[in-house]
Amino acid sequence: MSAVSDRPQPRPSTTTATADPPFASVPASHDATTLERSVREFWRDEQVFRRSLERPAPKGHWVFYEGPPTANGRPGVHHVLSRAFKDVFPRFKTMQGHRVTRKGGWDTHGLPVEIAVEQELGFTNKQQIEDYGIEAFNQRCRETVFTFIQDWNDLTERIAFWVDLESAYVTYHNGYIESCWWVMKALWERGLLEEDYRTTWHSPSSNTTLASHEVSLGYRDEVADPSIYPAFPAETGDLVARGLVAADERRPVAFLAWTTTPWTLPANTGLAVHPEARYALVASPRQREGSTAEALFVVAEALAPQVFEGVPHEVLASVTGAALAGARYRAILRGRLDADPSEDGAAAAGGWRVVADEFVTLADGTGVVHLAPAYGDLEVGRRHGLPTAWSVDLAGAVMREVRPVDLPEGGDGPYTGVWFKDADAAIIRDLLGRGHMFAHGTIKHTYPFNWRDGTPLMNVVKKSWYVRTSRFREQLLRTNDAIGWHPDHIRSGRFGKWLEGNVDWALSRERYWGAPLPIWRGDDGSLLCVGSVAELSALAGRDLGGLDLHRPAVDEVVFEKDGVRYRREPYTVDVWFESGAMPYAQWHYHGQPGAAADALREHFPADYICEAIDQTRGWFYSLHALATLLTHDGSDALPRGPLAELEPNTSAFKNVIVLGHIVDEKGEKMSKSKGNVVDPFSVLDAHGADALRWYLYASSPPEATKRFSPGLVEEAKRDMFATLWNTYGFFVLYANLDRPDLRREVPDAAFSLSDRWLTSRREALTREVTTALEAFDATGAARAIRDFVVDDVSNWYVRRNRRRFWRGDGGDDAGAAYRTLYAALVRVATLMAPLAPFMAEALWQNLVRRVDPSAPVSVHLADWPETDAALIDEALMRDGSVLQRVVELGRAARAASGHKVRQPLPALLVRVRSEAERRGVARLEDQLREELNVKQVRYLELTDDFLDYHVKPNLPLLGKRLGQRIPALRAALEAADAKAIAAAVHEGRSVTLEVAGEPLTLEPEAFLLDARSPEGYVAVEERGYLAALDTELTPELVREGLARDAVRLVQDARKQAGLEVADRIDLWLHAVDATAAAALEEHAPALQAETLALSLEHTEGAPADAFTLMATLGDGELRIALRRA
RNA sequence: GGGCGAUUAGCUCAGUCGGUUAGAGCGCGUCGCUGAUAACGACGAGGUCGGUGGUUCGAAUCCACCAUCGCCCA
Repeated sequence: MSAVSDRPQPRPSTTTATADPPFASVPASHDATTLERSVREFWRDEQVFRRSLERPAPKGHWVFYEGPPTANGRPGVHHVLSRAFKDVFPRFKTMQGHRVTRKGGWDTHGLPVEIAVEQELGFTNKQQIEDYGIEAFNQRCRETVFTFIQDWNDLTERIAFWVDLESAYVTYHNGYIESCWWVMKALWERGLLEEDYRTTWHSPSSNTTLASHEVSLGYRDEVADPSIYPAFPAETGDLVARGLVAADERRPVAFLAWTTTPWTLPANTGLAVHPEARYALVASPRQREGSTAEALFVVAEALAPQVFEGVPHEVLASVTGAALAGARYRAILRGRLDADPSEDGAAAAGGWRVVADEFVTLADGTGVVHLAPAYGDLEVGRRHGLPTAWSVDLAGAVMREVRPVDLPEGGDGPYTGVWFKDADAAIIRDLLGRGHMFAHGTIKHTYPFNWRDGTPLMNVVKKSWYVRTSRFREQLLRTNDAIGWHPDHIRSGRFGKWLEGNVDWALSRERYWGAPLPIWRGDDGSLLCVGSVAELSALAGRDLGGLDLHRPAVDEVVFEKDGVRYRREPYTVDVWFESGAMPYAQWHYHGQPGAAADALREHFPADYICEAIDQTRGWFYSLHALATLLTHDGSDALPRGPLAELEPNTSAFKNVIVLGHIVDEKGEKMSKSKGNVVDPFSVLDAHGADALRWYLYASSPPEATKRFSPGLVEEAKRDMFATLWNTYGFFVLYANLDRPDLRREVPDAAFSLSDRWLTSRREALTREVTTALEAFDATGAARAIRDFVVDDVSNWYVRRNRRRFWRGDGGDDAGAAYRTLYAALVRVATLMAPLAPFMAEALWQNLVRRVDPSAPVSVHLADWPETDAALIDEALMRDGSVLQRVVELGRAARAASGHKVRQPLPALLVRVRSEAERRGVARLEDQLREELNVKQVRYLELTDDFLDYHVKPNLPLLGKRLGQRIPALRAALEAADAKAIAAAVHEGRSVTLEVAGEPLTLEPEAFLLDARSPEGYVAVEERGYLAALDTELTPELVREGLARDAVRLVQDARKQAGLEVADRIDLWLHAVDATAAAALEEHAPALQAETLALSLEHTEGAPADAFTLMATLGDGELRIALRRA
């Protein structure tokens, strides 16, 4: 239907309307800041969040855990990311009929807080804290943790992260700490909390063990360190017995090791070899440089060429590493021999011998590994029963016992009190002088330093308290299997790998601001673990209900039991333990029945958590590990956990979204020092929370690293929200003029195919978004909504159907259009509510609440829409896609033809890929004619003579069947008669071809036909689709085109005259060109209808007060004069 | 040094089970459209699908190795 043949009734004057317009008018441009502010006020006034928590929940609890942030720094964009994803699923599940408690939380303990206070006070080591006073220090920590709480609260509200901050848990509260004690006691009672030795990175300059992340801060590349090859004299007899050395060998034999830490050599108590590697006896000079004396060394055979590179050497014999096990050697430096730290007394086997162990690699060195159990080799030393010797104290000073073995014992050794790194040179010199070193040089490698003062760290053994998680390795893997990881690969990848390598969880920290370890040690060495304040009160013999459960107050609780005096072990607990205890501690559960137990029962385990990827070994692990231990059912000879009743053998969470990090526009990490941190408030001010959230959901999958820039948020705003706003504004503008009764029944027949198509798309969208959100796929949901809004509603439905809205005749056709668009907009508002809560609310209030007072007060209190599958018409949607495809080609042909769309053309020739597609396009043909402004559509048959074809094999079908014969088939098709094949395909006949010398019969489906453009037409074709325009113009068509030009010019004049859309006019037109004048006369009724002209005179004369405009029409001027009627 | 992930147009991203001519949006250029108009359409420029090798009739897709980036661990 072309514009000119359209004869709509003039719109009734708006002045006849008496009631207020049904909808609040929509401003021309979308102002997110104002809109969001008013929506926030609305939510506050109506207490919508609270009501959403109280709304009937037929589907029961759906549990979300908030991973607590720390409020001692300003929130950044990455916090918006995690909170946006945390927010969306609870909103969705609430609408679906679940109750989703959203208890907030604050992480308040730990090293980052302590470090901030230390920096404030100018401290660089722990002694300064002790001198300052633990009580005063902890008080400052307590004061600093909520420094930026206002910023956090503001952000929370601005981005509409609905979380209950009033009842938020705080990790420093006594109740929270007491729950942590309960967890520890539960582990203790089951033998899962034990004291043991561990290797730690220790900073001798501040005499402190550093936390792992502090160590990470201090790694430096390209550190120059000694690279030395010490030679340990072997007991030749042992090597003869092992077949490596000839019985008559008289030359001395030594094991050649390699190390970068000469200062650990006095602590050497063993050498390790790989059991399966071959070790060679090599004759070479005694020293690489300046020595002619010959010596025999034992090294890995594979490494001999590089160890002895540049010096004459000869392999005399070799044996496997396993054969060398037990061979004795002599120490080259004396250290301080300790009682063996292990409690099983395995040291009886003795030291200074070769052990075979799989951990040895042949990647560098000599394949003979120097073992100093006190300085990093604890595990392997214990595995083989080696004693422990020490060389350096915890302040980094070399011990007085340390000296070359040939010096007498007693008194101070030559390096006494020297800083350990400074002792290296002297040790090297002394070993060289005594012939105990083959070579020495320097190496550049990675080594950790104290990140505050730049001094090197030492790897040293200390006592620590452990949770015996490694006993549960299998169970941890099993409960992990049940977790819905998003993305999926984390389960067996990063997290699974981490669990497979699980080692016991070192729990104790030599720190101050944290939950104290509830273990008291008696004078006689006996130990007590305290699980609650009540228990401690009983032990102490006084009420400790008011006691602050922090250092130093807890340290001061000293008591006597059975004549033994008990003092608390002076440790705090790893803060990850505190966060992992959150499912229990957020309710202050500590094993007692009551409200906390009920709350835990309703909220364990979580259905959903969400944090960034760095939490894999942090919160994800601590939650998972504690839950797995506490819920274990007692099988596999492991202790049964106290929560096994509640839910046996489970992780603390069932689903988790793992987020990637946000980096700046250049892909660099945002950091304060680089000054590239994007302030979330500036983005919110500029573009609003919906746009920022939308960008975060839609731009890339959550796990991807996101390059952030405000420009991308603006793009999301323009693409999605401006388009939605325009569509919404369009609807409201005309609905307020026409006042359609949206509740009046419209006969089914009034709904056009276009209406049914949009309705079908709407329901398909509902299904898609529901499925996506149920699969924790916010990105898929957001993209689907965007495509619907921008492509289907705005750029197709509204553009195709807008005339039906501005006709304003109140008939069934307009009614059907209004209802269709209205339903689409309301559905969009509902489906986008979890993602873009502000815009959704604005649409809901105006479109739904204004006209239906019985509707839910807020879209966030509405029910999630059910998909109406009966309205989904797959065939119609398929036909619609084909139509759009043909329209695209037709538009391209239009552009190529040089005929603008206003000029009607006689015919469009169309070819699609199948008869079904042809029928589909045929039933939507009126849309095709209108869109391309053609009078007629003709369908080309496959047999049409002027079509030529290119025939291609249908590879998905034939590929596997024919395999290697595909190239031969291609060749056969090149040579074959394409038209004949096309005809056969069209008639459904098989085709027999000669392929590689053999006849091959193929069914019609085995071929794909590409039509070539027909001669004499402006045609565009692509992948089997073709659109060709007949551009033969008749005088009638030319006049119709001119009339349409005139309509546009008058509309332009109306606009320039400042008229409203619905204003009626009187119109005077005069065209100089005769053809143009005839066109105006011929199409006057349509022209009047289109431009809302109550009168039209074809004259040069017009009243003086009329708005007048000169334009060009045809080959001459057009004078337009108009006046509001 | 190890583990996991990523790498497709200037930017942000799709790309199904390996299949025919690798797509979209933004940006840029040209043209068109004009009562949703701070929009819209068409066309164009822009791609060694990070690299190399392999498997296959056929690789952006599967395999191996390498490079770069991110995170975690050391």
